[in-house]
Amino acid sequence: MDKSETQKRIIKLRREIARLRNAYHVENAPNITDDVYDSLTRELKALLEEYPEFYDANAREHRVAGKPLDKFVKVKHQNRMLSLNDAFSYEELYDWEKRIKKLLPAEKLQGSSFRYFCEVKFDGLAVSLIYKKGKFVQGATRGDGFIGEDITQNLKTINSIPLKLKKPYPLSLEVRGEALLSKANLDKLNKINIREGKPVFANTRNVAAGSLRQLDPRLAAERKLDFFAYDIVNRREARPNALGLASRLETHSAKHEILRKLGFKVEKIEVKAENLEEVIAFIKKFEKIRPGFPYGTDGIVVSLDDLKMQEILGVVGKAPRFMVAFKYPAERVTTMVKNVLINIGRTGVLTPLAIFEPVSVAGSTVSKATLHNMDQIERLGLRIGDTVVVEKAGDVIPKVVEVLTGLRTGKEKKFKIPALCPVCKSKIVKKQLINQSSVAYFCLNPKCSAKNERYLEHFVSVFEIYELGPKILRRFKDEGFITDAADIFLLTKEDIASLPRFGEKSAENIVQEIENKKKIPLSRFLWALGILHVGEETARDIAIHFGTLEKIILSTNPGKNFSNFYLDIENIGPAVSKSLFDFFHDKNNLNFIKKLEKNGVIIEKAEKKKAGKFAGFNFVLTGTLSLMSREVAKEKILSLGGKVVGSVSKNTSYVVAGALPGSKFKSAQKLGVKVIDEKEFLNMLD
DNA sequence: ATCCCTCGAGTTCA
DNA sequence: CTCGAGGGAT
Repeated sequence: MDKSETQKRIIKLRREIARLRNAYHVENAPNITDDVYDSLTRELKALLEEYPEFYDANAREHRVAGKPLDKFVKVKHQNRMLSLNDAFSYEELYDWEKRIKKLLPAEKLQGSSFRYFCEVKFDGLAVSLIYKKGKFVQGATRGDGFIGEDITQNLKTINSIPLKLKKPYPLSLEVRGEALLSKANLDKLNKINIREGKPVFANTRNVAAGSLRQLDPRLAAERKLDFFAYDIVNRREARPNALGLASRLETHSAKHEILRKLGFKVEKIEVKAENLEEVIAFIKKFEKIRPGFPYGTDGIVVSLDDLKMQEILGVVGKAPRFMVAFKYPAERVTTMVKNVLINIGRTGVLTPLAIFEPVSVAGSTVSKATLHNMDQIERLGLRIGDTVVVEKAGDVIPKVVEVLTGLRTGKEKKFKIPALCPVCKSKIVKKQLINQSSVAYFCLNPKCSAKNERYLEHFVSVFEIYELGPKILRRFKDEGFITDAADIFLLTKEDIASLPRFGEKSAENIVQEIENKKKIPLSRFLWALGILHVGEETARDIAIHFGTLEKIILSTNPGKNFSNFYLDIENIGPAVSKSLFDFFHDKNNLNFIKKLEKNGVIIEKAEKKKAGKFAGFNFVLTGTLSLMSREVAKEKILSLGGKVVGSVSKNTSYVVAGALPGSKFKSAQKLGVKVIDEKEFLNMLD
């Protein structure tokens, strides 16, 4: 970007940020915009650092969000409520350390008093509580840091806020902490909302903020908020003798101890750290706990424990120098789409793939995401060059959620499906398979090398020949060792070992692995054939119906040309039936099957499913199973006559939840499906 | 014709 | 995990 483009980008960023802020604060839109807002603000900050001449003191990004509402009484804070600077990586923590060490006198860095303190950063609403003579007299929101709203009545409904302090207490005290809702209470609340047809809350913070802004404290009371204290502000008034201490407070960690003694709830997960390595260890430790932590959190607050050092470092702008918030990676970020590429699948389907500037999201760096098909691109309105919002579905798969059209420059390009296959140059058609309305585009060339490669990969994966990955397959193909999947079974140790970068041992392993996997049940064999619409389940249905491959082939009378041949099989309708009929009528396919058998593939007969004790039961597996692998669990269920399905519905009998279950766990709760853990599952097996 | 549920197929990163 | 599409119930 040149300078004038940067300036335009800055202006647009400001506008977009303002729009999101408005959506959040005024229209009460769900705060899915939150991370996006942060992401854009960061970009703006970075650009302004590079080009300080575009800095605009009046621009909105320099003001603290959240003006006091008119409905509530405004309160001037006795001590300004600060916000924290963020660190988004360990590197930024080290930068911070470098900065503060420069500012501290050398003698302070010696000895044992230089130490950090780490605590959980709750994702709630920061509030300030004033106590006089041990009694809670006033509570306020942060507001703009100087002036907040008096929400005393609402705060009094929170059980974990003591109305009276435990002795000994000082004459006057200001406590800072976070008002928030537990995840469990959010779920309960949302359950009720669903039942009553009301919209669900996106997160605990929205509820906390919304509840405390209710004018009627009874509404706030219903929400069952919680409060965690984390700071004592006016420690000059909190004199040692008033607190029953021998000497004055010297560290931040000591404040936590005092808060506990005064009767506040203070989070137990916290640590004193001698150096940043220990800080990072704590950050990593909590990252694992975080998903199961009962409250929403967005990071770890790291502070210099020694209060004198805090004083030396002081405050710059609206944030203290002695404290920093380490933020865990956001779940939604923004990035720029550099290009859209095309992938060709086993069926010849063309799948567009968005390539974007690598960004860190939910713990990993992503650089591409599938766009599924043309319809999806049109729905999103995506063009090459656009700034997009990216998230990770189920914390794993990157997904383009939204296009920020407000940031367009006019240079964005629309993406078109190519007329010719990018690999084999044959014509691309929007093929209607059986149904009239297919959205996908296809390369129909049966010899398309991309298609064939995908097929080989599918074949070895169904045969579970793990030693042969995509790269190796490709190499064997390029070397001329294999022309089709059947050739795999003729590979020799000598062939493989003759290639550079393959040793005797790995060649041996590959050949042995192939030998071991030659025997295959009929159902898997059918699946491996890659018949359109015939996957794992359908293949099983067919295998059980016929029993042997001969019967399947014989059943297809080559003389007749109708395709309702398989309709009497359970779960097979016109589309699959036609696909099967077409497949077994193709001479090439029949020859391929013969070749496989000639090359040593042994097809085991399918047996009728025994009616086990799981007959008629559908299982869904979620989370990480620790007592057995997913594969094993699946096999056990199948062998007892049950079924394993991929998604939860009201037909699901049991959801087996391991550690850190995903969205399936939630939908099970929503649908009232029985959730069991691994132990209960094992008990059922006996 | 229209629902809901499953299945198939393609997908990402560590 | 997502989206499209097939199968079956209504």
